[in-house]
Amino acid sequence: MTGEMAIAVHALVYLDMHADMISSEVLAENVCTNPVRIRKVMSKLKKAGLVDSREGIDGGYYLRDDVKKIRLSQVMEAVQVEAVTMRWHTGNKEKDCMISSGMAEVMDGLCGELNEECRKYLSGVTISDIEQRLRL
Amino acid sequence: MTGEMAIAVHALVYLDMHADMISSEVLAENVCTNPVRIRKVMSKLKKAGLVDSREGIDGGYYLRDDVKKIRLSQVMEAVQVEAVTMRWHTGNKEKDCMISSGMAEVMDGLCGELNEECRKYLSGVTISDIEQRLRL
DNA sequence: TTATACTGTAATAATAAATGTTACAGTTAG
DNA sequence: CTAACTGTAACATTTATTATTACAGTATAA
Repeated sequence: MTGEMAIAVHALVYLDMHADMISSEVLAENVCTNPVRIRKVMSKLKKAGLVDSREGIDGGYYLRDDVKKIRLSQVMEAVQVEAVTMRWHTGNKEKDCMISSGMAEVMDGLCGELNEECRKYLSGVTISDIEQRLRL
Repeated sequence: MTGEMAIAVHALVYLDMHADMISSEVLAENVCTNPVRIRKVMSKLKKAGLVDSREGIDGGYYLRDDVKKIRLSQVMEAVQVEAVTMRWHTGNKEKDCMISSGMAEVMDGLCGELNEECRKYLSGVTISDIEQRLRL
């Protein structure tokens, strides 16, 4: 799971707990990264309809939806991040060996199934659940 | 999920489908990587009791357990790989802000829960299930 | 109408993680 | 005692992720 997911969740919690318009610079300071990265993530959240933004002076980001309704599975989808990835594959499709030629696809399929399990689990966790966990 | 998991599964399937002693060089050729990496992974599988090895001439690796009994959750544990990882953290523990100081731990906790979901799922998949998938 | 403080995004640099290579000590069979 | 292995450490290379720089576009207010 890439850092963009963590940034998205962090930013959504921050926006909910502050209510006014928040700039990428303020978010970057709290998240501990640079404003450009924040803007890239927020841009995806905006495209997914979870937040809105205003350009220009006193601009920034603000929540669109009630945070209780935002599920982490939606956030994952918005930032286009997969929980389980396989960036390296074994074997070789061209080889005349059932194992070597087929293993990559089988492992990719398995990762897909794991991702679906994660998606299901994350659909049961909302941003306000995360806020609750922060308070404990 | 790192490539070591894929190598481990690939090698276990290969060993099961060949029955005799297999060298790291032969495995590396089929997996498409180098023998040293294979040996590192096999060494972990050996420590976990899933395979055994013989050094010296005509040495190599062979299965210890019936492949039908080997569950992918065991393989994961043997190679010490987690399905879901978070290598980058948002916020800063030292900050005087509940969100910034607590988010890293909350996200780590969430990853732990996702890993547990994956572990449960993988405990329902054996090496011989993977062989079955290869045949289709 | 112009200066200022933002977002949006592309291009590039730096860093971190994963994979590959080289080297060599230890083991076993013949 | 030689050949063909495993086991492991040290180091090099590659790839993925994160950070920086730069600048066009936009809203606000003086």
